[in-house]
Amino acid sequence: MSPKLIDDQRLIIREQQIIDAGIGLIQQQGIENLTMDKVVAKVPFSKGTVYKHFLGKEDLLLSISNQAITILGDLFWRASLYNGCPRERMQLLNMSCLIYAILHPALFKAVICAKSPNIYCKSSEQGLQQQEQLEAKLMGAIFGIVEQGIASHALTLPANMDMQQVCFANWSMGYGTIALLSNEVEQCSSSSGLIVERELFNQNNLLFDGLQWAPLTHERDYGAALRVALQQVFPDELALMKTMGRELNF
Amino acid sequence: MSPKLIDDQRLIIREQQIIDAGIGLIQQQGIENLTMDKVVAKVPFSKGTVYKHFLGKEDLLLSISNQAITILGDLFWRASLYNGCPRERMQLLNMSCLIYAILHPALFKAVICAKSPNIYCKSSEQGLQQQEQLEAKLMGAIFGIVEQGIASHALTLPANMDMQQVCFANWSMGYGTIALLSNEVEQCSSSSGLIVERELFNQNNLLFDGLQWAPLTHERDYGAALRVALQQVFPDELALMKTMGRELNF
DNA sequence: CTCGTAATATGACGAATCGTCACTTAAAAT
DNA sequence: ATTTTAAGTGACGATTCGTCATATTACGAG
Repeated sequence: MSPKLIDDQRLIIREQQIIDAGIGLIQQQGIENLTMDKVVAKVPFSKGTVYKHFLGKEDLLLSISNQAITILGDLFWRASLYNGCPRERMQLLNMSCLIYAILHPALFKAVICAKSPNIYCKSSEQGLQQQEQLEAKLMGAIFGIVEQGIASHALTLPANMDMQQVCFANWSMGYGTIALLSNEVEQCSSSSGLIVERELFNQNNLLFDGLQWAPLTHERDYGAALRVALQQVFPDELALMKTMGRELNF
Repeated sequence: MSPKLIDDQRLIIREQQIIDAGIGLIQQQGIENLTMDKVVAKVPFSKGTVYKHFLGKEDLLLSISNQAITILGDLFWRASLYNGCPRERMQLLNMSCLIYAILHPALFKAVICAKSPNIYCKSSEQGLQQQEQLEAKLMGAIFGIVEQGIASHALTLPANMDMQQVCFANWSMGYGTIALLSNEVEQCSSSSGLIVERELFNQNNLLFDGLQWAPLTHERDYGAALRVALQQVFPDELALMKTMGRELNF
């Protein structure tokens, strides 16, 4: 009266296997060519089992996006621990987002895809909640830096803005920049004349100057500081990018 | 030796009919439920004819997005003609983008969707080129305001940024804000505590202050100025929003 | 050790959607 | 009237999806 029991551990491992298979496929063939049949073929389970875990292609893609956000969270975390002034750390954090987009274009595209109604309308409530939580965690890293900025009196909150709003301002600016230029993120030079890392760097400075976040741009060589920080916190990632023939020019 | 000739005019009209049918469908049933069969059923042409115009669902969606951008361009244009100082005009323009997202949520979502690889990877080169052109036109309205700001000495370009970069900074900030909060654009209050029009307004001010775009935020009541401008340039749109129970609180 | 049972897994199948192509239609030329 | 050929049609095969009847497996009871 107690048949095969599947412990949660196994379920989680299996779910991860399916997600990994999906990631492999989108890296090889692009998100637009992802099909459930291909995923099933790549995994030692049947279709029914896969559909036990995910509502469908869209739901799987959301889980892939969530996985991607998790990895991004690690980069954010590392950036937030850097031993520089808060404003530098924030700039490093924003740049880490771009590094991620360059190193894992398919995963980053998955994150952007998951923001489109096509995907989130067909996803499980659970996946969407997880997405919210993971994004909250990303925001957490940003939050911490802002907090330290305020604590150290380098930053004062503007009237009628709270910390969440400041964090969101930073996040949405970076998101907009990278998302709009994501077509060109992998190349170094772009048709539009815009260079994503340069625009990101500049817009960071504009936003932070708008916030009166000390030291201001004209008081400090943030370009040099950021190069040092990058080299210290993300040496492997930069090396990997270099083997791809891609360097950050800002 | 010259059978039925179809003049270009007819082709354009028909293409528009198909796009309109698509728009009707996404407004009724959401983008995620758009199918070519439904479009064909709504239109007095056969499937073959529809496929003469569009490579497929994705290509059609890109055309819908392009149509949406065209309409948005008109709002931008109207905003850019407002009789206020350049910085006010720019704020009005950015807010017009949000008005559009509120009044035409399906169309706005189509624009965001068209940025996702799922769509643009399956679209015609022609459609993508048109998208680029239309976006350039949007940028044109922004460009004009920046130009006037510089001409009137209210704004000075920062070192190592040209006008295109400043325009892009403005655009990407607005895009990021609205895209990230687009889930909640239709409601007045949001689960996250962030109010899209308020964040947009604040971030505008931060960016412009960062640019030292005079008059600075603390020198002028931009909230009041924007309310006046909105009432003058977009009275019908505001009234329509009011009937939807949606007002702008910033 | 064997059997019964119920949780789990399977993959064949029907449904939905896609996109094409062999055929029909009709306008212009002869 | 007949031919010619661009344009249009919609039935059809192909793909992908997601489900469900059936098979399998693990474990406890006998």
